[in-house]
Amino acid sequence: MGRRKVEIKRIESKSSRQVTFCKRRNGLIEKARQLSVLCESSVAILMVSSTGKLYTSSYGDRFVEKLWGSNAIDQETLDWNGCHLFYAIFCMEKIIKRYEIQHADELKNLDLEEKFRKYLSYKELVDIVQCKCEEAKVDDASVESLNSLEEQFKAALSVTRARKTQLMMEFLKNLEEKEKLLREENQILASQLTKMEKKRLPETEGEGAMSSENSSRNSPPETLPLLK
Amino acid sequence: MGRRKVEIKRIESKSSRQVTFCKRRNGLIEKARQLSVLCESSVAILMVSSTGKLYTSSYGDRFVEKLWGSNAIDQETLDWNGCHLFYAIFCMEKIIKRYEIQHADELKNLDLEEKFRKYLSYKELVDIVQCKCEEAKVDDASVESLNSLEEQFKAALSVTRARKTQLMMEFLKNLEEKEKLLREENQILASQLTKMEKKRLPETEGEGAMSSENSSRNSPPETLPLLK
DNA sequence: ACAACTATATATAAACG
DNA sequence: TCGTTTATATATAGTTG
Repeated sequence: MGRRKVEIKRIESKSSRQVTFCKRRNGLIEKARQLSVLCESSVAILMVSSTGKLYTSSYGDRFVEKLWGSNAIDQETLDWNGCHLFYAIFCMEKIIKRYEIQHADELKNLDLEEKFRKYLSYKELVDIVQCKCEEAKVDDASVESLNSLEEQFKAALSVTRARKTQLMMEFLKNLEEKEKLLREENQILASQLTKMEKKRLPETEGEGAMSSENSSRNSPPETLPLLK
Repeated sequence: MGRRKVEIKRIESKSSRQVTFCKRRNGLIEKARQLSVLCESSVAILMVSSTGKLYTSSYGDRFVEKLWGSNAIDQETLDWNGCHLFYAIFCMEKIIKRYEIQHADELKNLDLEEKFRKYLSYKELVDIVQCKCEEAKVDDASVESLNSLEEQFKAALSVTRARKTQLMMEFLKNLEEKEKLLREENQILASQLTKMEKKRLPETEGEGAMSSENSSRNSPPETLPLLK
């Protein structure tokens, strides 16, 4: 794809490695965009260069919305997809984790609240709590330091609480929405059954009577506990 | 890059869209691998196709290790990178979130505890920290209370977590059970509709044809997203 | 649906400014 | 260290089996 064919192995020269990274990175991002647009799909890319810079791009996630529930997938595939999702998160987290470690110094300087909100782990939070406790202890546990400790906690954690609550609400809202949809489907199905029965009744006698009896025993929405 | 130049816009034909997705997806993954090897960098890709399948690949994160602390980067860049990291996580989360929503049915079958561990940990911790801060204050900041603060944290956390998890599990189990019942009702209704249609079809001609068209437009369970 | 095959469009390595 | 150019390698659209 250039003047020469290049072997796919580490480029030794630092400068040309950086040049190549820049070119190919742009190429990759453009390809991702095209894939997203052409095929109506979502694509996200995370890159960490050898100089430790992070690059990301993300395209097309709005399209996934339209496809809600549009596909039937067999159980095996679904199970695999479920596992794969966690694997994906695991991979992303791994890269992000390394980035965090590599850039620990800088990330420390960022707004603490921002950290709490976004992704500070439980363990990190405990460390901070302990550290703050140590500080307070050294201070000979003055009331002042404890007061400020509490304030700090509250400030940082109220943000966290808001976000957590939000996440839980979203999660539950999903379940409830699904329930509503099922309910609506039930009603549509039930009314269709009723309509068909009405049309059917005057047409046949012996056989018809039986089948109408059948369905009236099973189908009326009134007999279904959850439709009320 | 093929026999014809293609405009970068949604491919209308579903089949050729899928074919293109498959080809370009493989191309993108290969490009990512090459970038990772050539430039000693980490690359992760997340894709969700228009049929809702998730594809991921991740290369080269072992290389980042070698570079630990090897680069000095000016403060401005670091700040930007820090923000960018959060943005990246946000993007990934967005795609993952949509995937979770789209595949809510399947994901529900996955380990619920795993989910709750993620969803609940922050809020639990918040409650405990605030509670403990209150206690310490009331205790008039004795050194003893500070010493035991950590232990109390741990004990209270495990109790709270267990209880919260239990409550949430019960609540969700309820919702899930209700959903299952609704689903079963839907299936019964759908099968009754199908049965009635079958019996109905051979009986009439002009009117029958129309009504069958009508019902096939409205009634088949296949068109109802949540029945699958 | 899936693979193999070209003809052609694109990406990019090296050169240059 | 950049952007631009150009020769060439690669990716892939359409086709075929």
